[in-house]
Amino acid sequence: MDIEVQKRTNSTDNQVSVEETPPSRTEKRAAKTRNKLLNAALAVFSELGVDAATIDLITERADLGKGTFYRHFSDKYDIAGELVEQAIDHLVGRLREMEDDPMASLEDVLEHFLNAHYAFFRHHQDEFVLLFQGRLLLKLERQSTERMEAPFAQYLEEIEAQLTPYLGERKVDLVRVRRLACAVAGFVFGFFSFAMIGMEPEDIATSIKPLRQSFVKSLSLFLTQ
Amino acid sequence: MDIEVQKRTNSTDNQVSVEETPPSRTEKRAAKTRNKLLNAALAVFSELGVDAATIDLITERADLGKGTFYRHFSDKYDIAGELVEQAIDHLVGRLREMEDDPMASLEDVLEHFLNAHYAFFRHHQDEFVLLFQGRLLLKLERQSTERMEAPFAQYLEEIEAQLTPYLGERKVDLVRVRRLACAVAGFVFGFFSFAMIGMEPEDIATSIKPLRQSFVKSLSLFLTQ
Amino acid sequence: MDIEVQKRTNSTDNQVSVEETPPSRTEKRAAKTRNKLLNAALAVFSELGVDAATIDLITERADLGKGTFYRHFSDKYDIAGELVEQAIDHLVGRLREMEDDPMASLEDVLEHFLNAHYAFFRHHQDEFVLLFQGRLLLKLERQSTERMEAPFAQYLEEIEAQLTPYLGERKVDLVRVRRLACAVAGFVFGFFSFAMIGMEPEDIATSIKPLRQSFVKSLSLFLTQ
Amino acid sequence: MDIEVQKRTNSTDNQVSVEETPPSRTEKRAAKTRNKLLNAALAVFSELGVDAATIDLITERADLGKGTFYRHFSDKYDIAGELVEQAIDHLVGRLREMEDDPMASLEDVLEHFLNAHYAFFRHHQDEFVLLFQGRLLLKLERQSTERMEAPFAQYLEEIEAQLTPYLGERKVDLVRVRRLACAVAGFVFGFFSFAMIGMEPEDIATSIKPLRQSFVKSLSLFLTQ
DNA sequence: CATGAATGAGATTTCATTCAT
DNA sequence: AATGAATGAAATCTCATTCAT
Repeated sequence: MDIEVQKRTNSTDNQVSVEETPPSRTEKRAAKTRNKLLNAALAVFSELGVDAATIDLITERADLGKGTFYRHFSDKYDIAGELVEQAIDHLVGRLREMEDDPMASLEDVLEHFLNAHYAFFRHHQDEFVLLFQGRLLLKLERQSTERMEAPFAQYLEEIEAQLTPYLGERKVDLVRVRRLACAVAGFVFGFFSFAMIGMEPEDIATSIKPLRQSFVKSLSLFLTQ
Repeated sequence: MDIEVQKRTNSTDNQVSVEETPPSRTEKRAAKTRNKLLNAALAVFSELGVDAATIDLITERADLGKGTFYRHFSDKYDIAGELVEQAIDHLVGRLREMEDDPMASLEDVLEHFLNAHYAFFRHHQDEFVLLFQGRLLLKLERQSTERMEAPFAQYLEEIEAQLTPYLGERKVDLVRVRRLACAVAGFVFGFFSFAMIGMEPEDIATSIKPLRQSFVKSLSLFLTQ
Repeated sequence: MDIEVQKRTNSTDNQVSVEETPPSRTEKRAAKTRNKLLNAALAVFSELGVDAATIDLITERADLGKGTFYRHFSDKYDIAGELVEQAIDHLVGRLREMEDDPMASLEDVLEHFLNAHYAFFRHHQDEFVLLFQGRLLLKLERQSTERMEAPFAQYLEEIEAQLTPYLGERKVDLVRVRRLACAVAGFVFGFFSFAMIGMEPEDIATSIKPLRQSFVKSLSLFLTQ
Repeated sequence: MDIEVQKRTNSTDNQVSVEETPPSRTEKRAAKTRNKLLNAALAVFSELGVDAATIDLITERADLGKGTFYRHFSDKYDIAGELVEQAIDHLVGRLREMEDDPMASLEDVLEHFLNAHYAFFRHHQDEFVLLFQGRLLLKLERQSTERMEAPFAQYLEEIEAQLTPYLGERKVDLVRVRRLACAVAGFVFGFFSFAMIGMEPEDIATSIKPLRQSFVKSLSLFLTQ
């Protein structure tokens, strides 16, 4: 019934088979369709917001039948969840690019963070907007927001993971790191969000630079004080 | 129907008041109803988000008939706009509290900003969430968001107004001030938003303090450099 | 939200008020609408069956808007449940007509039963068909059929109540009475159902008579043996 | 559309057999698939009812592709029709078991009928439920129920055929026999249907016995009077 | 023969809005 | 001014059916 269900086919041969079952033609077609839907949905969500979007708009944009949507996703929030996960993966991917550079100073890492976020904001604006909207699912009543919450938590954890080494010998203070992560994430997302009201895209680009310097300095100060 | 009679009743009023006719009983009742609606809507919006909220939910919570809603507001977004304006007024009010203190240093002002935001976040959480949602209506397609956009612009302007005096004799650099305003607003809103994922309320309270110091320092640095 | 919710209005005055709150104009209108829907649904259900019926068909027949349906009932099965209860009430009402006649013999009562069922079949054919369909909801998986089951149980109980006095001094044998009730109900419903295949309406009318005699005799025999 | 193509396939068969070509491998496979579908459908229909059943549910249960269904049956009602025919065949088969016993009395035959129905109810409960549902397709509006109607007519005819010899020398009164058939069928189906509400399976088993005696007596009386 | 992804007609359901009282 | 029953446009969702592989 659900397409994502993995075929357990070659489970019968417990031989060397590592290949994970090569996708059949049909499976490939399905995957393509699924991607068309994801792309269309991302576009629609970032233009209109998740709530205002309709299945019709999505499938129309994907040039697919309405029923096809329901073969692949159970509803609007299902596909939105998938997109948020995807976007967070992209963002975390960028954050990791510099990981494991043993020569990097704390300031280098912080600067890298801001750069990575900025690059993400520039090159995946749709995903940025979606993430920001996802954050908006910030409702006091926690409902079934779990699906949405998890990726963000993962994102904060990534930031923490990279910052922890710089905490020095002192006992790792979890709360302190979390604060830092929130500060970074909050600053970046918040800044871009407000920047979209008051500035032209080019101004945003040039604005981020000087702010970055002082922000890096203050965070660094905070962390090591 | 019988209410119009009251208006006439009012004319018997032997007061001199020529201009600002004091609110009649009817008017007072209407104002009360209007407030019930505003309060109910704020609660519903912050719980479910503006899009997921329904008129039914609002009037039910206000314990009023559905038709009554339309007597006071034209639709959901009308009342939301009113609430956003109200919330921004609250926030700006707090920001202004220290205004016109000629002795205040830049760092004092910045610190006051962060304090004011924090107090607002603590004591008007519903309004904070609503504002954040408003910001989240961050859609690429700018639609009739004007009503929503305006209060935020006003808010940025207030920040700018307070910071401008500290720019020194150099030519007022509008873009620089705007950057600063975005940085402040973005940091605060963003931080609280992410903090809500990763921390307990008490932790948020204690977290903001040390961050504030370094943030103030870095902003101050940035501004005067 | 739900219309059926009783106004608890005069609960404040615990005085003589027995009147049950006289229905307001609005309430009367709502009740009328509700009845229009019930009538339309009964017609549609008996013509097409509950499953094949659509909300559209019902509201169209009732000459009402589609949304109106949902003000009064939560879905098709809700209104069907209400109709089944109503029909069982009618049928039980007929069964009770002779109740409390102390002179009646067992055979009189049994004969009365068959007459009552026949009259019900003749004069409330729609309801008969609906009840029969309800019985057909006979699915092995007992789901939320409770709503449907209950009225039928009530019906069997009514039959049992009337037969119990004739059990004589011997210990009341619950199973025996239940058997009898099922036999009566099954015979009547089943007979009419099959009769609809093989006979013209007039033939059914004349057929029931001789069968009734022998059936009454045999049931009476069974009960007292 | 239908499998009639198979006939040609058979021609590859190098046997001389001109008439009754033995089933080829392909035919056997097809027959097996068809049976899997019939079994699955029977289970689903009796659990959910014919209307609530979906092709998906059936093919899933049969562990077959959805397209396969359409190779064998034209739609849900097609396969339901086939199942009803099958079930009636089973039931009629049981009815015939005692046929042609020249020594049997009318009461013997009637008793045999009730036994046969009871055995069918016990051992083919799914089919019983399906038949009962079929009977429930009792809608005032006679539609294309023909396919469904026919097997039931056949069933009544079988009953009539067995009873006719006992009508004595008097002119065969068709209506009288039909009445009888309806009485038998209605009683049995109706009784079991209601019994399913009010009794445990074991009680049903023991209940049918004493009822049978009096019912046989009364029917016999009616028939010969 | 078998498959299951894709389809879209049609059913269900929600909810903003009107309007008579 | 307040009400809430009625409405229907628009959204969601289901499922029988087709068709390329």
